[in-house]
Amino acid sequence: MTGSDAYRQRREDVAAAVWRVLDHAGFAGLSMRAVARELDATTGIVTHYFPSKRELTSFALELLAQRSATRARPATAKGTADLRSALLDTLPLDAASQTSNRIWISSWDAALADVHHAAEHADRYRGSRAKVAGLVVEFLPEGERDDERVDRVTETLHSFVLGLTVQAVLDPAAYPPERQIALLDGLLSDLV
Amino acid sequence: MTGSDAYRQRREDVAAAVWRVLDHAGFAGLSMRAVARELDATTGIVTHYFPSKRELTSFALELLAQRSATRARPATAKGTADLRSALLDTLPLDAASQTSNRIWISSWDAALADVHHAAEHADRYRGSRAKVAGLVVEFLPEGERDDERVDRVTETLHSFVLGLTVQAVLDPAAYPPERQIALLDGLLSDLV
DNA sequence: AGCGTTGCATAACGACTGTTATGTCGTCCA
DNA sequence: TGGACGACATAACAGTCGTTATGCAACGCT
Repeated sequence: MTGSDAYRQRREDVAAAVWRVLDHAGFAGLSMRAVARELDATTGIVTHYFPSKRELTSFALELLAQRSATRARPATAKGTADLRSALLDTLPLDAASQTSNRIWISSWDAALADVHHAAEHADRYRGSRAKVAGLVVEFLPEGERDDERVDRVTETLHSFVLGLTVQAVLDPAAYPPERQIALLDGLLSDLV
Repeated sequence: MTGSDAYRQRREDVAAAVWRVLDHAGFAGLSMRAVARELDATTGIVTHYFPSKRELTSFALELLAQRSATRARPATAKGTADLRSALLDTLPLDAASQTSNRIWISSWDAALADVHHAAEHADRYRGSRAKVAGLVVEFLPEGERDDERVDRVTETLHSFVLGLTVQAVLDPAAYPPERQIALLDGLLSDLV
């Protein structure tokens, strides 16, 4: 059956190969054969687990989103998730995060040409904003927690982090991790 | 000669066709034949004016950057370029700006897989930041014009506008022009 | 013990890719 | 008035693309 553990595991192996191809060749270099080559296998395996390229990329991106969302928060021994560490988690501060952000940026070209992918992206960003909004409520002083203020701060921070991510991925030398952190901390303190 | 007016004009016609293809098909849908079709011509004309696809895309993107930089600032009858209107000019507030921003976002996939394009992008963003920095100096109150503060505000605003642009292009319904303007104005007032 | 099903490999399909070669007009120049 | 040259069109090249069909070995079930 399609729910078998081995089956699901193999689909995730293929998805991981997709990530590796996207990381060093982008969507423009993503082909069934390239994925198979990355797996040291033939295209038969790819078509066996995915009926089409669109389903393959959809699955790989969705799995990447899940993995990024549930991966263990590294430092921040505090236990409680605060706004700052949640935002830091999305920035490309280490190699793994650099890779996944690189993949997202590459995927936008496909998303803009394909309504199916575009809708998935919009949903993901809406969910991401909702998560940030919950933390912004705790972040703002008690007197400023009206909905409008919360929404505005949330979207401002979300846009800022996204834009910073794009620049850090496109030009890593100009945005080393310390610089990214300093800019985020500066903005957070300016917003209260 | 390669400097003839007609020659240059024809190269710009081809570049404009590239923009149109990118706008509705992205880099993934950009082929020599698609550009020719957009021109109601054959691939002969494309290869006649550009020796390779890379040179074609480089030229088209560079011309787009120049056009965007020198296009007449619309409203703002004030005459003097201030920070707010400079940032508004880069946001996808109208159809034309939506199109060009869409093209830039699509181009990142190609840029990340191609060092040549990546370097051109990094240069462009550095230049854009430098232009913003000059306006930030006038924007900040006199007491806060130290280099560090100016740089931080510049990069913060630059990242914010870039991230907002990405979201507005990927999900226009969530970010109508009024919302983009409100978010920018909110951030500008929070930064002083 | 036989048999269907799973998990691949291999090969081929037509379509499309960037690039190159060749042909054919018209225009300008001597 | 011929002849080079620019501006294309046409066609072909070898390669890659996503997808489909077929083959085959191993394994589980009855």
